Amino acid sequence: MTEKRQLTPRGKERRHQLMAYAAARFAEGGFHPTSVAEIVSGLGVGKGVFYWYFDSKDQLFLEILKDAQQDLRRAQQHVIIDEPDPVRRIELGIRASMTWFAEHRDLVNLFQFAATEERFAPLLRRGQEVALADAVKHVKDGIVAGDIRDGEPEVLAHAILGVISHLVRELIHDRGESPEEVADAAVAFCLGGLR
Amino acid sequence: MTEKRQLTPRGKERRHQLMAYAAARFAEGGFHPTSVAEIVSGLGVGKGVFYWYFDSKDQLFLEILKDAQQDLRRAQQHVIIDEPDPVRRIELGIRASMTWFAEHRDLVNLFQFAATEERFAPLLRRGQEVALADAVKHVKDGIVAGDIRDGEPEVLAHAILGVISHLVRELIHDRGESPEEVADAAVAFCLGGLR
DNA sequence: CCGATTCTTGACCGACCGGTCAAGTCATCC
DNA sequence: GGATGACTTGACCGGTCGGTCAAGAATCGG
Repeated sequence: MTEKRQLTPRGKERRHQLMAYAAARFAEGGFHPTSVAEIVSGLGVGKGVFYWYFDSKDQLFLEILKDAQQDLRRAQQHVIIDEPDPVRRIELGIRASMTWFAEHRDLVNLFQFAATEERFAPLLRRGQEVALADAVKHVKDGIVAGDIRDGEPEVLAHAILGVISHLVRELIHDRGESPEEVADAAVAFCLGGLR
Repeated sequence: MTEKRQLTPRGKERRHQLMAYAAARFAEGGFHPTSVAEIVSGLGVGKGVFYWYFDSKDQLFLEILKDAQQDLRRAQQHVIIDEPDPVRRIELGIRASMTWFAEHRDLVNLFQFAATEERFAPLLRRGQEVALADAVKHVKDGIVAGDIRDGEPEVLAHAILGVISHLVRELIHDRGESPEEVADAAVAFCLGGLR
C-alpha cells in the first residue's frame, strides 16, 4: 500500500470492513493491546490483507480518525447551514454532535486515546481547532447581536465543547442515555452560561 | 513486591521517585510506548529496582492514578470545608481543581489515557463518581436554596465537570494559561448555566 | 565483626508484536 | 485460454517487551 493504489469496488469494501472492525476493536480493547494479528484473524483473513490496504497500524488509526472527524463536521455543518441566528446555530450544533456520537460510540474512546499519544494528537488537534473556530464564530456573532454576554469567545467556545464531550462520554457513551434528552440539558446549560 | 513489604524511609523515597518519574514519562510518551527499561535507565538504576517496589507496570500505573485522585479530592475538600453556601462551594471546587491540575499537568494525560483501557477505567470511574457525588450534593443544596434552577442535578454536575476537565486540558495543560483566569471564566460560565 | 534484612544489579527468558514476502488464487478483458 | 493485475495467504523475521532471578552491595541492630 505504498503510495495510492488502484482499488476495485471489492477492494474498497474490504478497506471499509477493516477500518470498521479495527475501530471497534481499538475502542473495546485499546489501540496498543489490539494486535494486527487479532484484527485479521477476527475477520478471518490473512495478515497480508491488512498490509495490502494500509502501510502500518498507525496509518490505519490515523485514517479512522480523519474519516471520523470529517464525518462529524459534515453532520454539524449540514444542520446549521440554513440557520441565521447564532445562538440557534450553537444549539443545533450541540444537538447534531450528540446524535452523531450516539451513532458512533466507538469513536468516543478513539478520540480520547488519540489525545494521549504525540503521533496522533496533532491530527486530533487540527480537527478540534476547526470545531473551535466554528463555535468561536457563532459566539462572536452572538455577542455582536447582544444575545451573549461579553467575554472571551475562545474560552466560552471551549466551555461548550467541554460540556458536549463530557456529557457524550459519561451519559451517552457509558450510560447509553438518549441523545435528545442529554442535548436538551446541554443546551440549557450552555445557553445559560453564555447569557 | 508480592504482598505488602516493609519499606525503610530510603525505600519509600525510591518508590516516590519511581512513581513521579514514571508518571512524567507516561504523560510525555504514553503508557504503552514507555517501557520499564526506559524508566529505570532514565533513573540510572537496574530493572530489578522497579520490580522490587512494584508487582508490574500495570500496578504502578494504578497506584499513580489512585494517589492522584486522592490528592485532588483532598485539595477540593480542604478548600470548601468551611463554606456553607452551596453555590460558593461549587465555585471554590472549580478553582481548587484548576490550580491543582495546573500544578500536576502530567496527570491530565494519565487520566485521559486511563479512561481508554478497560483495566484502568474502573479505578478512574470510581474516583469520578466520588467527584460527581460531591458536585451533585452541592447542586441539590443550591436548588433547595433557590439559587439554582430546577433540573436534573446529575446532568448539571456532569456539565460542570465537563467544563473543568476540558478547560484544564485545552487552556491550562496545552496552552499554559493561568489557572486563576481560566477559573474565572469557568465559574462565570457554570454559574450562568446553573441559574 | 556478624548475621539478617533491605535493596540493587543486569544478563537472561519466553512471548508476542509489527511488518515482509514468495507464492498462489481470482476476476477480468482481449 | 492466456495474460494481466488485483487480491490473499501464512510462515517467517528481527526486535522489543514485561518480567525473573542468582548473585552481590549496603545498612543496621546486637
